[in-house]
Amino acid sequence: MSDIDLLALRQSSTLSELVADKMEKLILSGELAAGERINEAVLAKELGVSRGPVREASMLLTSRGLVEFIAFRGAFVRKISRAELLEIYDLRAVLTGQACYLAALKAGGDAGPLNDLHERMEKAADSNKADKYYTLNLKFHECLVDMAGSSRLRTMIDSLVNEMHLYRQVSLRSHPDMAQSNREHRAILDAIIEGDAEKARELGEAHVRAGKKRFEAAGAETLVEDE
Amino acid sequence: MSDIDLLALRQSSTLSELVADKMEKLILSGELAAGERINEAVLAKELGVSRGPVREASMLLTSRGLVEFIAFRGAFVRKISRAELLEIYDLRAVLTGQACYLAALKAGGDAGPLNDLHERMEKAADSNKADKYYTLNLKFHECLVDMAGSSRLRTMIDSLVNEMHLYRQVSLRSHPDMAQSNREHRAILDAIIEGDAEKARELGEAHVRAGKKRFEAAGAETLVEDE
DNA sequence: AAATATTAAATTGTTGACAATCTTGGATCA
DNA sequence: TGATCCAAGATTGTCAACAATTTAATATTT
Repeated sequence: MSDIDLLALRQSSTLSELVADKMEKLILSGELAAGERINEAVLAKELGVSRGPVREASMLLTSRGLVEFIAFRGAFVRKISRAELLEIYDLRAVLTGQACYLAALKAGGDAGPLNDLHERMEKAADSNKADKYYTLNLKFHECLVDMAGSSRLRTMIDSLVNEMHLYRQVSLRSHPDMAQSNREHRAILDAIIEGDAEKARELGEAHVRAGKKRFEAAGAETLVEDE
Repeated sequence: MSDIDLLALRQSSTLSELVADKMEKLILSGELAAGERINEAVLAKELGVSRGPVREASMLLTSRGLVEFIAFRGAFVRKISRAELLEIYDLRAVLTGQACYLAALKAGGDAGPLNDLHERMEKAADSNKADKYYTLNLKFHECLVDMAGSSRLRTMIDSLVNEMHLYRQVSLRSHPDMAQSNREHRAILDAIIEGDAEKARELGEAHVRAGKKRFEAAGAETLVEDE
């Protein structure tokens, strides 16, 4: 585990934020496993800071959906059950719909970097590069939300995406049908360029719901079980 | 400003949480005004605690949408512009729609306390008691979200409702057309009892959008302006 | 006089020590 | 043997002092 000082050169940023960023990486990479308790003293020592910033960072991550606080028992890396994951899909669907709606309103015919991203995903899908597609897919959705121009919406969706990553870590990386997924992206993109906001909403919502179905279908095979 | 010790009898709750609750009241009542900086030392002294809990409470309120942190400058009570308020209405609309959808799925024909609340609102509307209607309306929506049974959805909507209250405090209490608003409640209620989830979503979403329009219409008269 | 640089005051950020609470392991008792 | 109680250890919560940064007030320069 690398020391926090490596990042400390970033200015006008508080130690707590640096620690939070570091912890977010540790959590999303699985080094801090879902359900695990975060020992303030131990982590503080490892990062070379005192307990204060670790505590504050934990609280920051709470609002990002990655950590859960229990009084006098400590901070725990959140654990997402299958039922919760499905619930999150639904919330993400309606919020993504709203993002597409706003993006279509504000785009003014210009899809920005979305076109480029879509093309690169097309290539990744053709050559069956799932990891590449996964990364680009994240960027595509991020870009979509940015175009919507609502920091509130961004925070909410980011939080949901974070939580999704807590479900069995990499399990989401397996993308059953990249070609189909990207066709849906194309349709959203077209609606945004046309400026048809209501259509963009419908397509965005449906796209996430389709993702949910793809996940459910894949999950049925492997028969994973949760509490 | 009353002392924190009055609340301290609550067990298994940390000081930070007590302070957060107290601060939430101070903010929503306007004693801590929107945009104002929260002086940690001053507030800590007033509440009879040290700066630590006040800091942690501020962070808690950040995730509830009531406070904004700026590094080395402190915690500020959030200030919501008219544009943001309208944006929040839209987000609340889609999330309320989702809440109604889930409520209809899980209700199983039983609307719980919603019926009673609706009746009482009817009376309040008839006798033109806006304050009473306002309070019951909050409860109705709260109950709706509870029935949906998603803590995540609850947190998100609560946060948005909190933020709405930061817009000129009481301005939202003026309810232009209680009778119409309550007719919409009735329709939602019926859809939930019928178990028609998709219809409940539509009506719930439309209800909040109608509220937005009612607000915009009222606002047009008074000509309030924002940055 | 206006703009800029400088210094002092106020405020937030961080730390280490101490208090309160929970957890664990062993002793006691039925 | 099993359950319950108690004490010791580990861990979180709170505090007060100190460091870092920002804000303001003042002096300086043009």
